[in-house]
Amino acid sequence: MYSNFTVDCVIFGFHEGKIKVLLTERNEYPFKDTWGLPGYFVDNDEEMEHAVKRILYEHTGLKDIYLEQLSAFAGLKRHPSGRILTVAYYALLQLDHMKVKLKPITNYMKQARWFAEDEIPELAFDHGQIIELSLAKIRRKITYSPIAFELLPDKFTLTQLQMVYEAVLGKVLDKRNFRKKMLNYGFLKELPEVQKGVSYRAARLYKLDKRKYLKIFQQTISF
Amino acid sequence: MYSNFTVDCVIFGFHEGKIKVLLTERNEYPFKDTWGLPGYFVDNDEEMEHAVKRILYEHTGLKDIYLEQLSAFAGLKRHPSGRILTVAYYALLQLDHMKVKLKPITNYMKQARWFAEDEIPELAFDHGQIIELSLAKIRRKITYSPIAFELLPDKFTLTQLQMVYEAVLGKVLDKRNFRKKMLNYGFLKELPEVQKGVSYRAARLYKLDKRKYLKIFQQTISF
DNA sequence: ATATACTGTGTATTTTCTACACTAACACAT
DNA sequence: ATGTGTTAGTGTAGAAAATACACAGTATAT
Repeated sequence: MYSNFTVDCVIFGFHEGKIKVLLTERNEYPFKDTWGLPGYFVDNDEEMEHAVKRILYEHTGLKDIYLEQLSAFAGLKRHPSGRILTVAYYALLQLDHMKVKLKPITNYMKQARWFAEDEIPELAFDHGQIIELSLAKIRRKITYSPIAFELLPDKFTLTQLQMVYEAVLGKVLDKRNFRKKMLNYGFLKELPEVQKGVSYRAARLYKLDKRKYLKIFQQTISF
Repeated sequence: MYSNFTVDCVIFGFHEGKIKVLLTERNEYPFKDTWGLPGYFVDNDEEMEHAVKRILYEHTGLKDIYLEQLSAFAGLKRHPSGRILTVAYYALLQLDHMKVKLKPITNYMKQARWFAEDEIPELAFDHGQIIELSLAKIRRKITYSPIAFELLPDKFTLTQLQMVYEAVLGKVLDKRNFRKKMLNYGFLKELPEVQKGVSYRAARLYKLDKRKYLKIFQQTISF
């Protein structure tokens, strides 16, 4: 049995230098055939975060995705048939895995697709506003927390990392200063491997040293 | 008629060098006679934020209080009689006005009182956890947003301002560096007045120049 | 007049941030 | 083997911001 509130999820991925959002075409009223955020009613005996993970899995086939609650939305007019409270989450995932399968296995949606920020159509409910707020949130958050790594595969190049920052912040960064700063933090482990499949000089691969990163991150938090 | 969810409010004030939280002694089951956060069911035809403002007014007699949503809490076990979702807000108010009347005018609570961080008793529901999260939130927020002013009267001394920062951050700051930094921002207006009622040299009063502060604040946001 | 308690101020040092441009390496085509 | 295209990878100097640190001045109370 369903509870009386829903969860909605803003799923961010990073692809071809751009931040993308996963949207679904609804197959249920209201807003049937309109694009919107993946989301649904939470089961009555189900923890809210479990519901979000379930929806994420149904849409992407992925588990263990970075997840944060954004905010609750409960406007009287957000749902045509009376107020339905929704708790919005945002998720960051490593799209480059490309294990992400976009065949929806639920019957309340018709299809799912990735949209770049500037391609997003008119959305159902207040979902447009929710995405705006999520973007504002990660733009702020990336400046004090290393969420960029959640958007990249385990092994990445410094240029890829910089591209994530540039895509989220919406501005270009100085290459030398960026590398200097990132390497100075000391939480990047240089791997004995380089990029493959590029038709030019392959770049060094790095991975995140989670221990060191948590140490530094916690210091930053408590400043 | 009531909706099926509640709002709870962490009301922060600043008094005698400490951050205080306003708690109420419940007069309703569950957790009758236990201290908890001010909060109640949202009316069916009432906007959520309106309900928070109503509760704030009922408890403090104040309107136009700084208010932000913290998070929604919906744990299956947070309420003994089944899941009740609550949306938690935090509020910052200028306690030194001391117009704050603590006679509750509702019948679902017995009394209200200010508690310093280290005096907070065991609380009803998950309210202890909610306060923890609110504190973490304002500790972070004060580093990038001038919320300190919300806790002070319109006219304040630089020492008072510093004391707010020290109370929130939980560490002592260097007086000269603090003043230098604050005055450099340029959003403080020096008043032709000094403190009154002190038995030593009276300090200069300042007030916030909201226009300049918003300009600088927005720049900071978009960095 | 004297004690008390807080206000208000400057400088030198270290650290962090910013601006800026070229050579090296590799893949591929010829 | 050579050349072309494309990105990788690197250092330094100047500016700005953060930090550490101590004492004389002023209002009040007795």
